[in-house]
Amino acid sequence: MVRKSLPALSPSETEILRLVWQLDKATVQQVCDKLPTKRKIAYATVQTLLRRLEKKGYLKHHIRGKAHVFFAAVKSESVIKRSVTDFLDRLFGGDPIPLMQYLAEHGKIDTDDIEELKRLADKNS
Amino acid sequence: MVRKSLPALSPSETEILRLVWQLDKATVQQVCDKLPTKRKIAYATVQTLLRRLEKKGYLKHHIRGKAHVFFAAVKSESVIKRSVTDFLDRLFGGDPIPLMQYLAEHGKIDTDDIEELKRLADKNS
DNA sequence: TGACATGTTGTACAAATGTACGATATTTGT
DNA sequence: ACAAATATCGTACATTTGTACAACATGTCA
Repeated sequence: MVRKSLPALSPSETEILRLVWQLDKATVQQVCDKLPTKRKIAYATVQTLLRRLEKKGYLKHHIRGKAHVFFAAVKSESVIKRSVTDFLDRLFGGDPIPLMQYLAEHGKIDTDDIEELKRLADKNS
Repeated sequence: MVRKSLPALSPSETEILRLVWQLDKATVQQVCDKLPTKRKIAYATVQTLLRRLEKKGYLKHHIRGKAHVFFAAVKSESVIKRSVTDFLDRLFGGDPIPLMQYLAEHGKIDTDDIEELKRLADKNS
């Protein structure tokens, strides 16, 4: 089993890939519709990003009517793992604590969330 | 007060900027020495990255002997804020919970860490 | 069945990124 | 005061990234 690690994802590619996961399966149009309103980006651009994602091995597609329906070729977990690790390395030298602190301090998570996390962490030790 | 938002940081630039924060002040050489052993990258490359960071406004420098001593021109908090926000948006659509979960599930943080975070979050609500 | 709407394909292209060499300038140790 | 060591500066350059148009193909509905 050749575990070929796929080419790196660019930020925009990551953004699009996430939407495909979210939609499970999606045409170019559907991905476009799912874009945050703030994010103004042409259909053709989304298309290019999807094409690149497929070429890189993150997506596959089958045909429905005349349209391509894209779907993930890799588990989101693996991509998340790589992305988070890289991000953590770059910005915090690999130490997750400062990141957690940032999130906690900025009210992005609340006490209940943390309770839930505690349960997860406990189960994991 | 013109709040000029600085140009985006590339991944490599982020990596280098972090080292400068860590060192507080640093010459090219010192940054090189601080690089993880795994990260094989030429002195000249680090130099270019530092130059670009300065041009973008993230660093300044003064001279010591013949060497440039670089130091941060922006608070790490502000960069971290932007970086984390962008990262969260791209990979999780802005929702921090899945990220926390990932960290919790992968044993990157333990129960004690979480206790500490809980205290932070409480103070913040 | 033919025009229209909607897709895909090929291609483009400027800017950013990662990486680094060669030439030149400047300390410093002797 | 020189040479060796060490820096910077200017520059380069192949890729990747972000963004998108024009041309061509194909379902679809009246």
